[in-house]
Amino acid sequence: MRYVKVIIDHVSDHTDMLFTYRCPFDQVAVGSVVEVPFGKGNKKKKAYVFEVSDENTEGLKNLKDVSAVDEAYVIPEDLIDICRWMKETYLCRYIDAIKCVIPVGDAAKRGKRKDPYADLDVPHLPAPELTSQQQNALDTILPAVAGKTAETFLINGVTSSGKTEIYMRVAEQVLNQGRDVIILVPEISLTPQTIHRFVGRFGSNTVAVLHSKMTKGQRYDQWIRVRNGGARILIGARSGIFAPFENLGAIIIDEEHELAYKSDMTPKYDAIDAALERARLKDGIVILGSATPSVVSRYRAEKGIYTEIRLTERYNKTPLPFVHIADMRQELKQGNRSIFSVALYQKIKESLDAGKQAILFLNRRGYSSFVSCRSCGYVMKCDTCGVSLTYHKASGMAECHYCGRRVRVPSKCPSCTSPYIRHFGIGTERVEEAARETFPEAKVARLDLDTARRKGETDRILNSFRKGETQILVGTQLVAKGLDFDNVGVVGIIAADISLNIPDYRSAERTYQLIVQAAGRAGRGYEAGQVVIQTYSPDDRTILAAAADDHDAFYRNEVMLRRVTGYPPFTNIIRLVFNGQTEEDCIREASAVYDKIISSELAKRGELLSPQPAYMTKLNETWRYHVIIKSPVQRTNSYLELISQIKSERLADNSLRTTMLVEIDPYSFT
DNA sequence: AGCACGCCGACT
DNA sequence: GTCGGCGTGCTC
Repeated sequence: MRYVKVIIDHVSDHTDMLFTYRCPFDQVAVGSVVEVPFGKGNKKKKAYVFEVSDENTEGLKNLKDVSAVDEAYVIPEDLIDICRWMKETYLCRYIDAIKCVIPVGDAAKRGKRKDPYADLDVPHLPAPELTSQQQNALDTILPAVAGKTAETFLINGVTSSGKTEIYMRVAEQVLNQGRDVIILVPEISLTPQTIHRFVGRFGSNTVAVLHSKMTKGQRYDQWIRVRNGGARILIGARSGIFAPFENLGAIIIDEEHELAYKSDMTPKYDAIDAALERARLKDGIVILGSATPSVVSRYRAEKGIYTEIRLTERYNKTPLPFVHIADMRQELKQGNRSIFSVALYQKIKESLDAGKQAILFLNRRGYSSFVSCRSCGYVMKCDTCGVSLTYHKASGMAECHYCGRRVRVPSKCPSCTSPYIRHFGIGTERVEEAARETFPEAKVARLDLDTARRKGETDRILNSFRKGETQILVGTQLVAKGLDFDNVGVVGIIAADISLNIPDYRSAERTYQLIVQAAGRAGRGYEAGQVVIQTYSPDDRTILAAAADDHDAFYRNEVMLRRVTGYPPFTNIIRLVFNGQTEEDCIREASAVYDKIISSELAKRGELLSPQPAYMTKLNETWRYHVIIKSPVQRTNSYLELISQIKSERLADNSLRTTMLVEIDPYSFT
């Protein structure tokens, strides 16, 4: 008789363990999906096989029998290993990890569906000649492919230095070896152009695509297609890292600095870390590519964990833009109270006069940032989320950007009854209005989450700008990323300080990337464009480095600050979030856990931050407190073990009134 | 989490 | 007597 250890398809901490069953079915292997009787009523439950053995090694009594085998698919064994790794790394449940590696949707609902890319008619595109830098890059990477060594490469390459061609040449070699390739791109880059490039080289039979706009049925089909060897290359967003290839040989992650690679749902995995682990299991290579690599990746390259490859030559040699920093404090002193600095006003005017276009970038939507009383300082906040409300002129309402609640702006301050309650700060709507007033001859369009909500609206706005029907495009980071326009004379970064001042240790890194990306939209034709960065901190090192497009300078300064302040790459941030009905419950139980950790020998001075109200308190009528640990990377596993132990102690204690959530390197503290 | 067992109160 | 309240404890 065979014995299997399975994870029951049931979301609960109390059943988050391996259960042993006798298995009368020969074909069952690690990764098989089975049906088992479970619990007192022997209710039939789906279960996933993690271990198979010919004997009952623990001598367990009264084992039940596996009742059926699901023949639809078997999960590849390395993905079962990835589930174990996710549980250890993110302290999630097995079942949460399993949900990541199985296809979405239900096989039973399989009807007639069209593969959206099956008859994509793209002519075969021949491979172009390589530049010497590209050739050097391949000479560095291909030996690792041939030798099947799990090596990670960081391609630090300026925009249009030909990274994609390198990806394709590597993919070709890996396919020739009989192994498969995963290519991850940020969701926003999953445009038809990207897909066409790969389909044009490898053919639609070889390439599978996964992205969030596909239906569950289409995604299920693609999953099965990959699983059955019907595709050899998968291009996908974050979750594509779990594509069920049997013989994975390479994982390529483009724009590796993007936040999109970090999951925002449980388990909050990082696709880059998952890629490194998966490649390690399969002796495959990982390629991370970016023009502005993350601080963590550059540090790892510096330490020799990654092999760094630099590409400095641009394919189409468009000159870099002229960058001007506008000191908004000076502007105010000189009586300019408008949104546009003199410099930006002039550059826009010059551009429009020369028949060129302008992009105005602002990382905040809405009309203004917050509504506040000038007499007493009262600020309108969301009752349930606790964050400042944003005034939207179109609706005339103050809106919560977390929960969407809308509130009418009162005519008198609810706190001191003064009539001087106004909105302050600026948002994209305000910039749009100012652009219309200041440049009445120009057509102005706005692209942000509000205008992009309607289906097809984003494409319509971008196309009319591309065709020159609109002259000024105002937008949030939606316009900053990867969009190519030919006729942009000037890019204005309206308020570089906004992202610089958000309370997050990565704010400088994000600001650098946003500015460089936004600036990259300028001067795409034959001549250099103009960039104006408006800021109240013109001497800030991040702003200066971004203006000079000097990633080395930015990195050196930032990595030094991270070392001093104890943030990644030197530490992992472990965040314990306590959710409860009352503030007292949160404080009491967060403090209990805090005390347990601090008295554990493990915690050194300064690594543990005492319980604090989470940035967004009272979300949905619950209170949130967090304890943050800055864990030096070499001790993260010890911390995780301790927290895992605390978790099981809490599980056994039913007097507890809060839930404790663990987040590793969270991407936000809200 | 769910589900069953269990030991008390108000109904035919 | 017995129907059902939800406290407690286990799930291979």
